[in-house]
Amino acid sequence: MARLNMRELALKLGVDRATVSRALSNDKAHLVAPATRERIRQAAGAAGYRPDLTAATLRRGRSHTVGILVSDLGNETFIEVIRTIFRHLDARSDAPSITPLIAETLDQPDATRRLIHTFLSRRVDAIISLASTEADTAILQDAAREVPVVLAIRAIAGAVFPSALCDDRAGGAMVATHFAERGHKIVCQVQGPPLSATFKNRALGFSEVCASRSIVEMPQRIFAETATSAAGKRTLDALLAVSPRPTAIFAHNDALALGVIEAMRHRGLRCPEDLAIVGFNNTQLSRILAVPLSTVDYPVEEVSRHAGELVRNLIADPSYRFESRLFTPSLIVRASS
Amino acid sequence: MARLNMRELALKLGVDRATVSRALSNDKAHLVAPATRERIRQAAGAAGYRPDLTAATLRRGRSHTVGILVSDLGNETFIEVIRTIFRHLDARSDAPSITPLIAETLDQPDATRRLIHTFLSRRVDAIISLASTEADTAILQDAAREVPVVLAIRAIAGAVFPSALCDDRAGGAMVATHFAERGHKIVCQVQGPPLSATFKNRALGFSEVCASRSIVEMPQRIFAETATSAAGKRTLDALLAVSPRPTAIFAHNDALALGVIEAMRHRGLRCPEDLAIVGFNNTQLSRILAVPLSTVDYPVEEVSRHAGELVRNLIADPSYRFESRLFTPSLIVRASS
DNA sequence: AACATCTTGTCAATCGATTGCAAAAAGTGT
DNA sequence: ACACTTTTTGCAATCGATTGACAAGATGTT
Repeated sequence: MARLNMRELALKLGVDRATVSRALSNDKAHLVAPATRERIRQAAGAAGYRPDLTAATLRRGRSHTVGILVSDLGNETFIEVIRTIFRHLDARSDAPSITPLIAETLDQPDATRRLIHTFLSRRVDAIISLASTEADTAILQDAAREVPVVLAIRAIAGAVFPSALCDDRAGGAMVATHFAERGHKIVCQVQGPPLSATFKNRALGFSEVCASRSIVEMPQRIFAETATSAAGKRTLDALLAVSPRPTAIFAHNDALALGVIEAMRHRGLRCPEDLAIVGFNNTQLSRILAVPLSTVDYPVEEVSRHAGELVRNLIADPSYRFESRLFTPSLIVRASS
Repeated sequence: MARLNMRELALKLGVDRATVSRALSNDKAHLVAPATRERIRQAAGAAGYRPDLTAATLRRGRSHTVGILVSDLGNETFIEVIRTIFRHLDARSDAPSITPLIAETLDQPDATRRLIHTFLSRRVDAIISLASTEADTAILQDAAREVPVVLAIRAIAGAVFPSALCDDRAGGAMVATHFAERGHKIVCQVQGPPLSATFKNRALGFSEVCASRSIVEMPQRIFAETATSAAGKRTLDALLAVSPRPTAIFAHNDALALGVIEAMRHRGLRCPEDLAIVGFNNTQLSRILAVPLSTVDYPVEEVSRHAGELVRNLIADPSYRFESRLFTPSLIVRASS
């Protein structure tokens, strides 16, 4: 039942464990005779030898592990970004592959703190947070003194971290401009919880354009408790309660938009005739709806690639002069608006 | 920049590292005087000492880590099961908390093999697979000789693993019975890829009841390339091409069902008047639709709890006489059927 | 006072791989 | 054959926490 370890393997081959170690790692290939090297690799493969990475981590001080904080594992965009980041991290065949440690915070600061401590105890080489809220500033700064911390998707106001973000404000502005061009005079936002910068920025960008184009937001703004379709559905009553009624709605993400749409259908309202809707994220869902949803395409690829690069460079050299970037999303107009 | 380790902490306090270790763990075999213990804990807290878990793992041979294989991180039900399993694993305050290592297989056997090797190299205490396909049998059995392997959600035919499953066959049967009771004579299944036992069993249960109730399946069966709404949407043409037309559809999950529904709307068909639909999983989505979706509720809580228990017991005692269980789902009839 | 018992703490080995240093082996040029 | 570089291998320390064995001190019993 005991695992085969390097010592035994070396013994079996009549060489030193040091030689085995060097034969199996690529970077020091030239340090071991090609013949020996091949013999050792063969034997290791045949015997099913698998190095103990906890031991290697302890010795090297590098775990080839990156901790990822995500607020909600059910969010398609987050998941897509995580996938893409790791595709980029793994694509470098020169570097050893990196194992992600994924943890869900549910936007609870206590959970976040605990999870970060776990990450550090497990000696991650870096932390990527897709879940940052203002409340996490201190703990993230703490962590950053030990390992590189990279922010993706969500920024933290007033704190400087290497980051890869979407220009949510521009996204919000695009939607407002679109509404203006279609002649809407009265509009409304269904906003996600203002816990993270994301929704605040979308709201801001939208409102700025509305103001400059003298479009009225009415009711001023509606907050969904969570950025889910269930919460979105519940907002319709509030939306329709005011007079004059808005003719177009900017839902801060596609799930909220779907909620509103279904609530409308339930009442016999038609989209876009009675109420135009634009979402955010360009999820799978937005494409398959019978009335395809207009939405803002999230620059998943760019954000992920940059986040991956930041992480890779910062791990290689903690004093790397990083550049935080903001990627511009793009409006996709479909039938719903 | 160097982390504080136990040796330094002990030095600072004028005690041995062994004492520190025992003071911080709840070692029962060996006692530490309450006063010392408190003093050490205070100091450790104040100094921000965080034990290095890779070192502890190496020494103990236990990582307090469990590897989770999931085929698709975008699947709400899988995610919910993962969350619930870990809620159960963490709930035991007696045991130290367990860190999940989550990995996505996308149902590719090569990826699965690689990921399992990574898990073992990182010395997980157990593996939970929610992603098992027939192709993974060998590698899973291999892994099982090293650590406990628990199957959840998906079984593997002809292989015995401790498992916590949903009785998909019963679920399929429920839907067929429901259709029979509503007087449907011609029905159809939109089946997910028959890669995993899940969809095969749903199909089987459904077909058995149809046969016994002399309900016709027509067209015989339709396979979506993936269990997503986009794929579901694409199946409608095939569904409507036959004559006589089916009057009710069993979609193997809610995403497929949504795809079909949206395709129907697009064509001006009404649900349930023109075509009744039942999905599977009882996802968030099914509840918020304007025509709420009839669906089969997945026994997430039971499956997760049992999977968690299996893992916990098997880690504690690898020779634990486990019991695999099959949990019965329940039909939820809503407006779509 | 002598002895057993129980607490509390220290010592040192250990988990398995990596790596600086030095020794051995092989290769090169004269 | 000799002095030399270069390549290949071995030795042993090391990463940080845990734990069995043991010692010193405290407490109790007769």
